[in-house]
Amino acid sequence: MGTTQLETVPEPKYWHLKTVLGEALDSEFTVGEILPNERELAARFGVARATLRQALEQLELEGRLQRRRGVGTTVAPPRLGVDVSATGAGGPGAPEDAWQPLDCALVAPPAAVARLLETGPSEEVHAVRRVRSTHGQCVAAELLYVPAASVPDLPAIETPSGPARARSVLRELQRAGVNGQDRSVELGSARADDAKELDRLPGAPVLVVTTRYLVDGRTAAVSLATYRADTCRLTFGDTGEIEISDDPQRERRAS
Amino acid sequence: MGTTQLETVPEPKYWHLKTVLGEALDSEFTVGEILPNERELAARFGVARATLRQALEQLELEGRLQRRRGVGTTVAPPRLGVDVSATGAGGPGAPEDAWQPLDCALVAPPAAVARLLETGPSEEVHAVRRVRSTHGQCVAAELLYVPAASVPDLPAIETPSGPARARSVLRELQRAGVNGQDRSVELGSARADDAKELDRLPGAPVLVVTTRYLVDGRTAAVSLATYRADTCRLTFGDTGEIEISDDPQRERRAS
DNA sequence: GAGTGGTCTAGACCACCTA
DNA sequence: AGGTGGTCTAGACCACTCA
Repeated sequence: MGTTQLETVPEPKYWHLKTVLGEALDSEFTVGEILPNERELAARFGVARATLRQALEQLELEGRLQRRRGVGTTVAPPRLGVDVSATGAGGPGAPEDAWQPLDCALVAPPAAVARLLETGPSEEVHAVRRVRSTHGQCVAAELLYVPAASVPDLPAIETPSGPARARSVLRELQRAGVNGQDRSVELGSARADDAKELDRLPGAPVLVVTTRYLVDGRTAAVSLATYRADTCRLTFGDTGEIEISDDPQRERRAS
Repeated sequence: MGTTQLETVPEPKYWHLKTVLGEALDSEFTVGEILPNERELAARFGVARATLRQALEQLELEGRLQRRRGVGTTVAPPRLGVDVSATGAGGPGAPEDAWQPLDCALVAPPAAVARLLETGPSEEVHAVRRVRSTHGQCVAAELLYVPAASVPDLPAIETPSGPARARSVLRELQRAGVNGQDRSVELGSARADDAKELDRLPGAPVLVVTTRYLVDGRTAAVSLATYRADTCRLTFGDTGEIEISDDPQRERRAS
């Protein structure tokens, strides 16, 4: 036992920092409050800025902080519970929670999607772009891939693209009689276009929800929806909305 | 339009690197193959090691790489589809996919769990620790919180802890007649103890599945299961198992 | 002991936002 | 224009694995 440290593994600095900062957030800060800037925090804790940033990154990943370039770092509100259960392709959705179709195009789907659709390697399909908003905030961007065979009655060429076309495709898919679906969730990083919709930088962590829409057991469409991982909690149950009833009005630091 | 760069935003180096490396992985590497070490890769691309690491980090987050200290960086296999739908507290589970109880203790649950359980602030509950293995690999670590009130017939003090005690609690919970559940999924980072079970470093990205087990509409237990985000894809549908049928035996570099 | 990835430093410059 | 977070560098040392 001479040279070996006895059972005390030296914790990385950034990990310890994260713990300390996390506790400070609980006790000394309120939601929305602005933290001191990174250079000052680093100096205050006696570490390099890169180390401090590593701790902040983790806290942001856990949804406890929100950082915006040119603005600052703020304390994040608790994650939004977003229902991802049975709301279908054009699901009803509460007034404050809705999908908004943006566009439509004919594209060759990515390989992973083509495999699920069981279409040929370079067969073009309709790609409907939608975004989902909850409580006035954009939380998800989606690409819905619909093979032409799934919407046989779609008018040929009314308008080649745009929201109207997107709505047509959705309507026809609905009419086809979707009667089943299965989903999977995995971690990903936002592509440039998704990042833009979600108001994040490219590469931001996202939860990718892949949905197969079934018509009589056959895959009629596939959707790739990317949810902001920092601000969202995906709920699946029927009574999923477990909101923490905090007093809505909290002290905010006067500026 | 004099000083502004005309529509060409300079892509960050690490982002471009990630793209290049990603394409190389698709075309020039096979699953399990070892990449050159970080210092050499950085030199080869003419960037600092930190920048190269930023690209590798992203690829690891997306499940395309696997890095292990002291060993090296390897090409990761496609993510495992792990079913997270209706397998109950002591669910049946396929032979190759099972939960294994490890331990049991009486603890005061974290605040978030206490809120879901609707127990008092410092009321102690049973905490059962389990790990889940699929295809011989540990993919998840779970803490199941069971209030004493939910398992009234639990023998008082047979053994205070250990796997046997854990199994008793699970059996009694099952007997209580769980008839509902709801789940939520969010991004988190592995705590030290979870990281150990999952063979990852603390702070590794995980998908946290929170499950409420219901008995006649009342919350009887709450489970926090952390799945390795790098290697797992959580599936929810009924026919969720969409496996890419690769040849199971692949060439691995001889050492 | 040699080689790997993980942590950390002290700087620099850039892109973005607000005023 | 000044301040913020985001990117990048060139080094150093540490913890771990394996032969």
